Amino acid sequence: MQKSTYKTKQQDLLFSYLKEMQGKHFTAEDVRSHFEAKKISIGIATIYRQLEKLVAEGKIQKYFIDDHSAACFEYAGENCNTNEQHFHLKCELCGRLIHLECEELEELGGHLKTEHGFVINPLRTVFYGLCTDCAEKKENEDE
Amino acid sequence: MQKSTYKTKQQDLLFSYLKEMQGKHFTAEDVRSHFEAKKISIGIATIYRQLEKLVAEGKIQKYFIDDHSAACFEYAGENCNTNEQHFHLKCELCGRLIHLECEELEELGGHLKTEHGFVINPLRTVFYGLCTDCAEKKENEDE
DNA sequence: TTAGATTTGAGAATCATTATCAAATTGGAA
DNA sequence: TTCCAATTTGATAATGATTCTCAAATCTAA
Repeated sequence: MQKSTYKTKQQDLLFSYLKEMQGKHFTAEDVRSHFEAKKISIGIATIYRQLEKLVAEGKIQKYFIDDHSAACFEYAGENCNTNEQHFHLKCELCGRLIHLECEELEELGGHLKTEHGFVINPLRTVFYGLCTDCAEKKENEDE
Repeated sequence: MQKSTYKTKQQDLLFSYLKEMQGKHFTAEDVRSHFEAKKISIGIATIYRQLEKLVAEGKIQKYFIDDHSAACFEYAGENCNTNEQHFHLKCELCGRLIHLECEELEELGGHLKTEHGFVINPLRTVFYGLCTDCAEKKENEDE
């Protein structure tokens, strides 16, 4: 796999956006309209391409929050060690993203590997469900 | 919400397909081509409509396995307790989908709930990684 | 059989994303 | 600096799953 050596201003612009949005999620369209508002023109194809590249490099993560709507991306930050396997919980109701580092969760990887021969990729895997608050709300609703 | 009282042959056909495919995944397109092969014509709009209706009624389940590709549906069977949650493992290389029913995996739900207040939705959650075969292949490649 | 409600289906519309490919940009070499 | 080959860009077309539209077909009860 050839590593890219060319740096373009579009890539710099995108990275500045990432830093600005650190910890928040955004769509490709969010990126486009952000630069449109600043009268900076970046082709949507470039945005998708660069976002996918960053995903492949593990620098940003991609989530699907709503079933068939746009993908969400998120920049966790530079000092976020991707080798430190943490998992992501995504609340299906409020959209909150929870980073989870937990031994028991890490054991999950070991179990899947030894018992099922499956090597899990925590970067890609997102646990969907309800966060504490939303689960509570829902319980109250159901009463 | 008005309950449907009209029964059509399309609905019967779809149900017979469900029984045939019990425990397996299929897409709307799978349904269409199945009937096309049998020279039975059902409009794709009808297939989507009826599948969504069945999902709403809780009779079948809908999964999003690949990021933006077709939704997968699954009929667990009439006497299948939908509380018996199984998880899905998706191989990122060969695309194989593995159904996993495993106590330890079910414990995961309990752990997330009690320790992290998170109620996982196994319908939505897919574990990404490498299946046994692909993990082996990759190891050999990396040597 | 009739009527009124519901379902069907062909085809158009939607919409996020990807593919195409000529033009622009990049960075190293001359 | 200039030249060139490799790479990236971006306008636009294509894709593909799904939904919408609405007239025609079908259904159920009376």
